[in-house]
Amino acid sequence: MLDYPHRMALEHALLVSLSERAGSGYELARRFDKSIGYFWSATHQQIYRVLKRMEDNGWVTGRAVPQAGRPDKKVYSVSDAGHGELTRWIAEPAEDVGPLRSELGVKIRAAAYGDLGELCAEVERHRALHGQRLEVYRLIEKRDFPAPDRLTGTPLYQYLVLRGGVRVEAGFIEWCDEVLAGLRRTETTAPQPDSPAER
Amino acid sequence: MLDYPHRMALEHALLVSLSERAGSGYELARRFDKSIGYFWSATHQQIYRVLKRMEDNGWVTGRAVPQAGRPDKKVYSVSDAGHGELTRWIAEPAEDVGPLRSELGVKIRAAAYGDLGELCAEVERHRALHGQRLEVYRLIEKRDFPAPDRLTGTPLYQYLVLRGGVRVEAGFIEWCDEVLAGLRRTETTAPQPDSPAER
DNA sequence: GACGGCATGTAACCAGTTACATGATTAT
DNA sequence: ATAATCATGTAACTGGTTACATGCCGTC
Repeated sequence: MLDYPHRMALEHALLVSLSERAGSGYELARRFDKSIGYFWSATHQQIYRVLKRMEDNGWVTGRAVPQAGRPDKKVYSVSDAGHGELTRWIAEPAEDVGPLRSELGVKIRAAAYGDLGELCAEVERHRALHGQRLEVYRLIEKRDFPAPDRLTGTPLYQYLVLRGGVRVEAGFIEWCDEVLAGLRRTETTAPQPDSPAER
Repeated sequence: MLDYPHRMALEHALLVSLSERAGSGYELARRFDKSIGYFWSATHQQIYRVLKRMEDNGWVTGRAVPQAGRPDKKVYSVSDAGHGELTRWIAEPAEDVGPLRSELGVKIRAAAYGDLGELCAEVERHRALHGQRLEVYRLIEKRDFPAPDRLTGTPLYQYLVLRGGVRVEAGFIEWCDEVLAGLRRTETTAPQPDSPAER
């Protein structure tokens, strides 16, 4: 009954989160906004489903908590088996991060078949989007980790993961700028009509 | 029959690839090693399936090509409808790139529950892996795009996408180094026993 | 009275992966 | 012999998303 096909990081992300603090599915979904969420997230439906499976596996134990006014919540805690599973999992080699699957990248690649001006606007939109996210990350960085050189243990690990998020966002933005510079150079240099390859 | 639920970039990645050069499913799978593949890839099975759907939609037309010795191949070309679909698709806003789903990130976040030395080795392994990939990208960059400032049209777009791949890999490697520095600092500073939270 | 937050869930679906099968050719 | 490359496919499954349903509370 334990031939789990070793490709399940959401389970383990939840184990980490629950190890630090017990919580309900709903809370876990919200918690994913912070730290781990930059590297792994899920919808609440997915979390509920996985949580159930984990309970069946004996990795977590759920306990219904009645609440005044609000509906009951089911608070999950990590069991000894769950703690063991987490330790076992960290020791095994990590999957390489899969391909990016950036739709914007494909559209840039396809630029010859569309309007360059519109594409630039779209790149700018994404640049702004990620700029906002980066700002949030930087804010968290300053607020929660003012002296990163003195961090140890879990706060350090949280910080390092956050740094990953910062780097990803910053890198993406730089790339957007490079793309914009490239596209605009050709736009202004050669003001040809709409479609380069007119069918 | 055409209420396609607007979340299908693989189709369009294939349309781009086939617009440049007709090819079989097998060839497309191999082509994804270059350029687009850095931002969107798929297994051959997935490509065969999608190709069939695209043929049903009338976006591509397949034509069996008998070959001496080798089995027949089915070469696909983009139809007028496919070309139109591609143009339509570029004009609509692109999905934001989803969360990273990096297992390594989750493991770093979970470092408190495992062995720090082993984790460092694992981070180094990934660093080497991406270092290799980066080297390949840089080689392609130098070989195929020696004068990027003078590029226009599709080669420029190819180059810009490749630059994205380069940035992603370089950023990842820098992050690995930052993680290693952080983890090693605590390792040597405080040589405490295995489990911080022994439960 | 409508909306948003808290809290959980079901059902249907989709994209993608893995495993396997087939069958010929060429190279070791 | 055996393995690798070319070439296509079926079947089963998994992880994840979307849509929808329920119900109570507070507030605008």
